Amino acid sequence: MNKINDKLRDKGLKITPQRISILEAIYNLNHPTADDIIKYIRQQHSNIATGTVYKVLDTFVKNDLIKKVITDKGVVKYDGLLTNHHHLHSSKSDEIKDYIDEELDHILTAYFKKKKITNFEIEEISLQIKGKFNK
Amino acid sequence: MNKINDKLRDKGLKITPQRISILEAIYNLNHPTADDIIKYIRQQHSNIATGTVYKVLDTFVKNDLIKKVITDKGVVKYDGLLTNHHHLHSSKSDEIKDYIDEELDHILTAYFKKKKITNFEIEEISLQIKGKFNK
DNA sequence: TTGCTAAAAGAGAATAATTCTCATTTAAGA
DNA sequence: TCTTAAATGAGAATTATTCTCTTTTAGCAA
Repeated sequence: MNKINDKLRDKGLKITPQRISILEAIYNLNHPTADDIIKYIRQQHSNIATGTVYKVLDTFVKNDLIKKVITDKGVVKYDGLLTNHHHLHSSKSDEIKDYIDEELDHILTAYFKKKKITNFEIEEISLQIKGKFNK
Repeated sequence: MNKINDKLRDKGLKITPQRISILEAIYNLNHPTADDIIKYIRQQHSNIATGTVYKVLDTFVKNDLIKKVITDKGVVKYDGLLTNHHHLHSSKSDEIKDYIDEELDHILTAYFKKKKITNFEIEEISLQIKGKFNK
């Protein structure tokens, strides 16, 4: 029933109000920064220490509950989408958008299955597509 | 004859000892950070203000003399290689390595020529290949 | 249900990277 | 050579993040 609690429990993490709030914030916000999360929680619920937020985010990333994304401009954001995907990066701002493309993933996987890179073992390939969003 | 001076002149930039030192540092070092550049210049030549280095790097990036690269870990580095290329990112450290692959570039260009992304205009595509370097 | 304990959270100081401010110096062209 | 806009220097300010150390609490065990 309670999905967030289950996710924490499944990873063997203690269920605390702070962890619940942070995970909720990530699901409710769109690619938030640590600061976005702090502001959101302080406004919605109660206070939370900045150190706690950073530490919890780190724990979540290590436990594969969320992904850390660095924008083209170097801003650190967090992403609750766990399935394999890429990102569209705005060349003007820090805005990013998820980009899911299975066909492309197949092409890339096939390509790198053939083409080995000497002295390098590939773990993950991600495309950074930089450009302009047309609103 | 004097290549560095010519590059600055070609871009309409004033030729200063600081700019020459910084461009030299980027060519001599391998994907240096701003701090690597500062240390290198202070040791090789004379003093330089940190603010100057950051400002000059910015000017160089804007004038397409160098590229700014952000590692998988979020560290900002500078790259003197201007031809189209990707980067191999170490999953353990901040190390990155240039990855040039024209065949791949053709595949990607062809793919995105067909496949348009709605409400987004692609300016640049770069692959971030994360993994382990085998020394 | 209560008590114990390791883990988590809080407050705020410390650090790292970068930017800003403003006074001084200098490159480049008239 | 002179002039002036642009560049540099020094260090303060800012931002994002980490660290330290004390207090609180989740979760388990009796």
